[in-house]
Amino acid sequence: MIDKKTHIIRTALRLFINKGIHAVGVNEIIKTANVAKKTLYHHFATKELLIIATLDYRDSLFISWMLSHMQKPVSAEQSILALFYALDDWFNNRAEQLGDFHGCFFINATAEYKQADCAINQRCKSHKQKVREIVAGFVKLITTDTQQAEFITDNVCILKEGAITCALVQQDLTAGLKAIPLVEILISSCKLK
Amino acid sequence: MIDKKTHIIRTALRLFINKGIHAVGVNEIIKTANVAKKTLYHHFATKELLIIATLDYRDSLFISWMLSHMQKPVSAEQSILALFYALDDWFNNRAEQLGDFHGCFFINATAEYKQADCAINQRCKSHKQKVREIVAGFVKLITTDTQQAEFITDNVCILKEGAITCALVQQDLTAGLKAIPLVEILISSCKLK
DNA sequence: CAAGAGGTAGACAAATCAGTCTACCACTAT
DNA sequence: ATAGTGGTAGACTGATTTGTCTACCTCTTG
Repeated sequence: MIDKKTHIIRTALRLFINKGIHAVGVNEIIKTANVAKKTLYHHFATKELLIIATLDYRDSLFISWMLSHMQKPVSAEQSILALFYALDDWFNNRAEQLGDFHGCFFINATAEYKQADCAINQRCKSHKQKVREIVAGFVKLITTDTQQAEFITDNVCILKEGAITCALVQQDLTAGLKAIPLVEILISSCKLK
Repeated sequence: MIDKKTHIIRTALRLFINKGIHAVGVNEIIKTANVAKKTLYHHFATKELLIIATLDYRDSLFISWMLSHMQKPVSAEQSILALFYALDDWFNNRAEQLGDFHGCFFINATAEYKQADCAINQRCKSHKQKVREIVAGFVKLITTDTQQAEFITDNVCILKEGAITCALVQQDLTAGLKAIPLVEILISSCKLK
C-alpha cells in the first residue's frame, strides 16, 4: 500500500478536480480516502496546506505529461503542435495520466482563490510560468529573434489557455484541434520574416 | 433607492466576483447588502436561484458592454479588434461597467459548478454561446465563406478566453494586447485565400 | 379611518465546516 | 521483554452553513 500521505493527496486531488475545492470538505476527503481525520491533520496542519500539496502533486504530473508529448517529435515546430494534439487527448479523456477532463486544476483553483497574496493563487501562477518556460524552450529552437520568440510563446500560451477554457465552459471538446491551424499560421508567419 | 431585489443581486454579484461563489455565504451577502435574511429568501427561494440571478444580471451587463465597444468601429475587422482593446480596458480596470477585473464570472462559476446538468453550468455555457454568436455576426461581414468564418470565429473566441485566463492566472494584464497581432494575422490570412 | 396584504426583520434550527483531543496500536531499539 | 515513538482512530467543539419561523411595519385600497 502506498503511504497514507500520498493516498490522501491523490484522493483529495481527485475530489477537488471533480467538484471544486470549496465544495469538498475535509470530512468527505477522509471518508473517501478511508483515513481518520487525525491522520489527515497529522500530515497537513490545515486544509490549505493539503490544497497546496495537491497543487504541487498535480503540477509535477502535468509537467511530465506535457513533456512526454513534446519531447517525442523531431522538430520544435512539431513539438508545439504536439502540445495541442495532447490537449485534444486530454479533453476527450484519452490522457490516462491526467484523468477525466474537468478543466485545468490551476485555472479552477485560481477562480476560487483570487487574492494575489494567497499561497494557492501563487502556486497556480508559478505552475503556468513553468509551462510557459517549457513552451519558450521549444520556441527558441524555431526562431533566434527574441521578439519573435516572445510573440510566439505568448500566443501559444494564450491559445492553449483558450482551448482549455472553451473545452470546459462551452464543452467544445474539439477546441484543441481547432486551434492547430492558427498555431501553424503563427509559427510560419514568423519564419517568413 | 433601487428595489431590494436588484440591490441584493448587485451586492451578491460583487461579492461572488471578488471572492468566488462558495466562499461567500448568504449571511455575508445580507450583511453587506444590509437586508434581512427573510428579505433575501423572499426574493430567492435558494442560494442557487440567487446565483442564477447574478449570472443573468452579469450576462446582460457584459453583452451590452461588449456590444458598445464592437458597434462603434466602421469595419467588421475593426470591431473584432475593438473587442481585444476592450479586453485590455477590462483587465486594467478601465471598464467601469464591469468593475474591477477578477476574471470572467462565467468561467469562474463553471470552475465551481462543473456538473453538466447543473443550472449554473448551463447558464455559463449559454452566455458564452451568446458571445460567440455576436462575434460570428461580425465575422460574417468579413468573409462569406462559411468555413472560413467558422475558423475565424472559433479562434477569436479561443484567443479571447485565453487572454482572459492569462490575465487572471498569470496576472498578465497585457494579454489582451498581446493577442491583437495574431487576430490581425488570423483575419488577413483568410482574406487572402 | 381601517382592514388587508406584502415586504421586512432577526432570532432560531439542523447540518456541516475546519480543526482538536485523548486513547490506542504497532513497531523499533535497548 | 519492555519502554518509547510515531501513525491511527473517531468522538468532540465552536463556528458557520443554508434555510425557516413568528412578529411587525408600512403601504394601498375600501
